[in-house]
Amino acid sequence: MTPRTADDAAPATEDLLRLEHQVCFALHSASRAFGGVYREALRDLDLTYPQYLAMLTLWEHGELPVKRIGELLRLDSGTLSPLLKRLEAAGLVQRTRSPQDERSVLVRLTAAGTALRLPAQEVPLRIAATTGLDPAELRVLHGMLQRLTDRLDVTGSPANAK
Amino acid sequence: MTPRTADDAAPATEDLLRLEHQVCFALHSASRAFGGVYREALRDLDLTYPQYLAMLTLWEHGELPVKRIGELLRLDSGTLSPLLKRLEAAGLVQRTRSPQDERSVLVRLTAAGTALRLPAQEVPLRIAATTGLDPAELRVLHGMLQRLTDRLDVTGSPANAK
DNA sequence: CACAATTCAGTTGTGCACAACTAGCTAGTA
DNA sequence: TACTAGCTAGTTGTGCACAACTGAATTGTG
Repeated sequence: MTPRTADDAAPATEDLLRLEHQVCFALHSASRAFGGVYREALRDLDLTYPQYLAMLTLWEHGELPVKRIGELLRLDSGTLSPLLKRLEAAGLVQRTRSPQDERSVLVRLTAAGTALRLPAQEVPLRIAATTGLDPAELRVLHGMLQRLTDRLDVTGSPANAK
Repeated sequence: MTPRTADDAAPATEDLLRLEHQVCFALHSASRAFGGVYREALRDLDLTYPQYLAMLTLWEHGELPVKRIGELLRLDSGTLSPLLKRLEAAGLVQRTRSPQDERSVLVRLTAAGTALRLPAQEVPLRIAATTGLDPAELRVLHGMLQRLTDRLDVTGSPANAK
């Protein structure tokens, strides 16, 4: 390691390694920074960003089993169970065991949860207002991140050999 | 919502809003996916990714006050204090109050902490091996994320008016 | 000098993320 | 039928992130 030779190829490798670590750090930072912006925008709704994501999936799909929400958000029950219990405690959702399959718990919106959709539509407007990002660049970024994530959690968890 | 009018401008706005939220989610997912890859790569070193970041700053800069580490990693004392205490408990760093300014706590590497740098140099190699990402794309991604973060935490926390 | 404002690290409380595990249910099989 | 294997949600424990606060040390100002 630390090849101080007169060669040129080796330092290029070192730069690549530094770059990987910088990208991961940048990702980490950007994610937290975005979290801060959403925290602000969601304050009135009394939702955290992950709770908002769960509400979005329910607003879009209607009643869903916990399993499916987990697939859509890439979260496991260890994260979702308490999160959904908090949403239930806030009166936004209702959880009932499925009659067809008692293992499954169906989550559906209450009236209050459904009603929250209207004020929630202001959230992306606020985000757009405080960030003012370039749509074209966002599109590129989105594509890169999706490809990155796909590659990372395929290679990262080889237990998915089915 | 869902403007089914024959107009074109309104749907474009709606697409932008959807895009913002998708980018944020993609960021969130990518960050967690990268976290999983690092978790694997750091298992042998008994470090979490944030602990690894703290060690990187110390390997690079030597002795640092907690304040400076927080600036470099964009973390506050509420996160850093327990993290550094865990690194101290693991015997990797030593914390001492600065004689010049008793408010400040200086963090420096122990022999074990310094020695860990050698095996840690394998970490980026492993990351590179499991991800196999395109350097050019990484460079673009890095630039976009940095600009994004800069814009987000300027606008997100206006308390930095100095 | 005195005293008010600021700085720095730490603590507390809440919530997310994830690993490891438990408990109940379902389905497939001997 | 009984038994096993796998699925689903939930629980426990650890660690990060952040807001709000505390307490000690320092700095600035009258």
